[in-house]
Amino acid sequence: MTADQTRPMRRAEIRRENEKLILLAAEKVFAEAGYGGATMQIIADVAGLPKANLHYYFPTKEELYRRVVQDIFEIWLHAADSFDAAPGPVEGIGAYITAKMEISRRHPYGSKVWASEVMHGAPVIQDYLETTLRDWTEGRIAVIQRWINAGQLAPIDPRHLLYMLWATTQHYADFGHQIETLNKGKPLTDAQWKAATESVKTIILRGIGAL
Amino acid sequence: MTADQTRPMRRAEIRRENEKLILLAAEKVFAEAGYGGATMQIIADVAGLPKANLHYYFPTKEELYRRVVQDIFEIWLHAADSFDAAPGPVEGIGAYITAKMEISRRHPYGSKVWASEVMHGAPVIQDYLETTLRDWTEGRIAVIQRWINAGQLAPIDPRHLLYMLWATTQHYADFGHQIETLNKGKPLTDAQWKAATESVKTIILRGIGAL
DNA sequence: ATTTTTGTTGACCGGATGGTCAGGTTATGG
DNA sequence: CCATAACCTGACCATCCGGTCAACAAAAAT
Repeated sequence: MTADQTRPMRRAEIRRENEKLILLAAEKVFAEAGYGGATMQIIADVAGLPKANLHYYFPTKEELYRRVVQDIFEIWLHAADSFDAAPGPVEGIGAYITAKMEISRRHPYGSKVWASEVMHGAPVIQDYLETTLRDWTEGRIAVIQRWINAGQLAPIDPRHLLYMLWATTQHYADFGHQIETLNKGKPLTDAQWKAATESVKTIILRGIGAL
Repeated sequence: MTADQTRPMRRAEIRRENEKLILLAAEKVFAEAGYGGATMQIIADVAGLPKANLHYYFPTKEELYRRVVQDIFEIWLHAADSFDAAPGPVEGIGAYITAKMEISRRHPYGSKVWASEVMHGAPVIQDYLETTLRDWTEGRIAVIQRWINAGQLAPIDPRHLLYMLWATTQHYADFGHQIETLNKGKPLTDAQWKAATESVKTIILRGIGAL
């Protein structure tokens, strides 16, 4: 019976690992229970750590929540990379839909936390909405408007197109439970996710006269 | 100085009025704070009643919440009346979009409570999802499929069309705060709501080949 | 080897929250 | 007018939750 071979962890390593563990657990619990319904004790249990340890890394529940929301916002924004540097609307918007559907599938908890945050009046990321998101939105609107002016799109309102893109893609995460229930109680399969993405793409791209 | 002329209220009247008052306050508070974040005290304050009075009409917080969610579900379903008895997809789906956008505008709190309930796994209305909603959905899918077979619609997946209708319309309520922020911090005007409804209608109806 | 810094944790605390209850007031039926 | 039933509410209670802390363990620095 050999002794435990695990070498002592480095400090930085411990920090990184535990923070990751806590943030992952927090994302899940906040998504499933809401901010008010989530308790530090439950998050600690999910993370497999004593509650006091959570407060060592994140002083308060609010600060922990803030980190979770900020991390999600990053992912949210980075999905926009697909939008840029696209030759035309079919590629740009198509890629954006693909990226956002992928996020809905890979980060359903994050999407729900984000939705919850916004629904409750964005108490912690209001400033981001007014700065980063607003700038981002104006930028995309300009791109879409250029496509319209070039005759590549029907003369729709770019703003409402963006809302529709957000709504339809995030719906598959935020209302995933409802969709699963209507799918005989089973999660969507790979093929069904692909079909969903194609449906969204087809209807929207045709709807804006890009096809 | 004449005496107070208000005639004594009838019992039934009192009940109806107070329940309405409480349910309205509860809807608002649950929407803004979530189930866990809402407190009976705050709901009581908003309703303008002592907390103990709430417990007289609704024994527990959970039961009060249940009533709020059920009431919303009713409204949700009744919007479907627009769908039926329509000669074709343009009228049927068009009217449905109009009805749901109207609901998003008139009952933003209700929509948020509903979204929250589903996001948290539908703890109180799971049975409704599996029965009433499932039946309703199957019925509409059949109608849409008939339109497709008749060549009135492109061959899209009716299920994903429904999801898109729900997502896009409810987005204007659930993410109303975000939309308002992106609208220079001001609520949408009458004209903007009309434009939003038209945008959604145009893109979707063209997207499914109904125009 | 010793000290110092960083990480770990059970036990504890004050405040808030859902819910109760006893004693009141007001309508209604006889 | 009386009795009963429905309605109202301030005060109270048990529980739970976020957060603290003191004492300890492990790694790093000296």
